[in-house]
Amino acid sequence: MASLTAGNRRPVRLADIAKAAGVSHGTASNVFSRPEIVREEVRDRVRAAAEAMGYGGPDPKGRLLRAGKVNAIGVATAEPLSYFFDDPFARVMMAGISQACDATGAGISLVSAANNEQLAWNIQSALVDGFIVFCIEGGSRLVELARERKLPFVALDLDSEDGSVAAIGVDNIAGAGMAARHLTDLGHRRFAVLALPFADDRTGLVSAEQVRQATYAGTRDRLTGYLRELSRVGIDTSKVSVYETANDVASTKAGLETIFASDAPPTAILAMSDRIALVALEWLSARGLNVPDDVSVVGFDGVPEAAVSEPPLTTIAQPIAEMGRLAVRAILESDGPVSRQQLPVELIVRGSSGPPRG
Amino acid sequence: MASLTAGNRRPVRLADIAKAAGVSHGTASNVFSRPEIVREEVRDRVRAAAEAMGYGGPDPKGRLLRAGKVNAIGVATAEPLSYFFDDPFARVMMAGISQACDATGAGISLVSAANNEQLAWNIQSALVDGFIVFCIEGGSRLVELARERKLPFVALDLDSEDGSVAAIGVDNIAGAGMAARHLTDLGHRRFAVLALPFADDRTGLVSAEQVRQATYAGTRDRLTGYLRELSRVGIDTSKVSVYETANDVASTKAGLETIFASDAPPTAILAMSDRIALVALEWLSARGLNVPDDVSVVGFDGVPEAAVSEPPLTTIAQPIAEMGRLAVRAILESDGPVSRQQLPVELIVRGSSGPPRG
DNA sequence: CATTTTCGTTGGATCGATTCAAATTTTGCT
DNA sequence: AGCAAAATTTGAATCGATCCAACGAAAATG
Repeated sequence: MASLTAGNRRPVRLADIAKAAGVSHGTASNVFSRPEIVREEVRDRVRAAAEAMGYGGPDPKGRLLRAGKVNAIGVATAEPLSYFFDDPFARVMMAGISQACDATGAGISLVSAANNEQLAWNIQSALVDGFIVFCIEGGSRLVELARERKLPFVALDLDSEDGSVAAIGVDNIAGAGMAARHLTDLGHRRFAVLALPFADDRTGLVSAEQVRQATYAGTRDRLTGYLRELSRVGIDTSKVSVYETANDVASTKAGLETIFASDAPPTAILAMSDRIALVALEWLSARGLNVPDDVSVVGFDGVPEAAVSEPPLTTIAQPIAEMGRLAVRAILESDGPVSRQQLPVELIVRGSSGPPRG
Repeated sequence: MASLTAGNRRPVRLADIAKAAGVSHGTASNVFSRPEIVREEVRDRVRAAAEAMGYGGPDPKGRLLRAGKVNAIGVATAEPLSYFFDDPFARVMMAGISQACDATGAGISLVSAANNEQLAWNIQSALVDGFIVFCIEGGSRLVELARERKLPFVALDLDSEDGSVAAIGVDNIAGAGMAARHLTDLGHRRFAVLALPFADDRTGLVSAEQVRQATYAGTRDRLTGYLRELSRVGIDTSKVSVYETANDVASTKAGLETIFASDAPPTAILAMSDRIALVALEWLSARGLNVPDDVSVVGFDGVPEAAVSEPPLTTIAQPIAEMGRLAVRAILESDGPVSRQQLPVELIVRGSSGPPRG
């Protein structure tokens, strides 16, 4: 049978049933939005007319224009839509966002697009009261687009130096420092870093110059945190390999190959995301290296998967869900000054880190 | 700093900048929607005015009303919003939906609500071109609400006998039959069933009478499929315990306790969802029972987690993502007859099933 | 019975854009 | 210059509701 929603077309508006019921459109509107102020007899007549004509209730499109508020927040990313359901970090974040939205009755609109033009259009035409912007790759462009909409928006996990952007994030330098400190305390002296992207579309060992020109301040800050802590115990940080990955399996494995091709391989790996760290765990195990006896690994993020890996991953946990909740609140109550917030991170020690051999 | 989106208020409309630039609103509109038909000089003038007045581009609220199409589909469920990001089945489904939406540039609006009133309102006021309804608990109410909107909608995983509802699902009877058949072929003769809900807010062993009065036809069909196949090999199905769970950890464990309290415990468990099956695996292992030597377990759904459990789970895989994709297409091309579709299921044999001991 | 109140209803204004036929200006050609 | 064709611009109509001041009728009050 056909989609059964369509008699033919549906040009049946509130005005139509008002006419059919012999009342003004004002009254007809009241029947639906404030039935208590309409006389019962009239109310029933209008409802009967609506029923008879197959009226589906006041069209939100019309209401919206008058009301002004959509009661939904947009969550935007430059990744494909499925990112929200696949990526562990995104999922925890979305859970936090969901919770805050549920509490206030707001809806969630997922906004994304593969190509840039589509993305621009989608952001420009999203029916939302504000945006939460997921800043992964292409973050700055997203922020730019969101800002153009002149709607409240909050950037998540972005450490742009642009102070005019409201952002919720963590202290990457301090967090990375905690990770490095944990490993130096255990006695490690030979390190390698598996980094998130410093710039778009590039992977491989990075030079100091490339770090200086990083597009992604968050990545740079984490590296700063690592290296600062390492130099405190006298390690020559110029000898620490920093391999830039795309936060995916392939580039991470390539990085590990590179790093372990050295004749003085590291005893400890600092991974800038749990995702990278988990790939490393797998790669090391396949390679026959024991974690943590041969190599220690410390991640960053604190996604749930990190707790159940083999071995469980030591990591710097961000309050991911809380960040999501805060972002929603910042948008819905976007009257007061929201500005940038930094939430605390926490070192969670699990099985993937231990003293170096010997 | 303040939310920086608000100079004060934003009463700056297209008409305002039209006036400022000294053109009609028709022309001003064209500058944004079809810039190529406006003379360059005028175009620049209007754009300059927009820039100067802090105009954020044509408000989609206004455009929407005129255009009629929202270009977004709503995904509705009676669970809290976080369900979409937590539940493995939902996540795979959403991945399929995402993919189809990405391909067509449509957005996704998540619609849900804890309490029923809020849910009704949210559905009535959702700005979408159609609904995909996740029919878990409270499915019939959801379908009812969606239907009242008179928008195209598709029910997922619903086996209501109501033929007037467009639905996409699988042949539950046949699928369950395959699961049972697999186990009887292996030689099993003592079974227990861990069922999904037959009705709301109830768990425990179910009677034939309760099955007959089931609210959820899908659950009933799966049970029918199981039992029919079992009786084919001469098993007295009246002796098979059927424990109704809430598809969560607590009720599943309670069911297992009950089932294994018997003096003739089953050698095989038919679980109506992978989620239930995975809990069973864990419980059995904690109880010191070996899977599959002591007890075989077969799930239903084919979620990714089932492939990596210990042991990997034998299950009846539904084409979950494909169902999501089809649902989106059914809504976006809701001209032709969509009606109900049944997709094939597949038995995937993994480590959780084997011949009974002895 | 005259006068307030109260209750329900009406219809115009408004939300912010897009569309399109008609009016106007430019351009192209002879 | 004169005129047709092409390119731009205009302004009214429309999308589908909600809001609200004003109004008429019924009920309460003096």
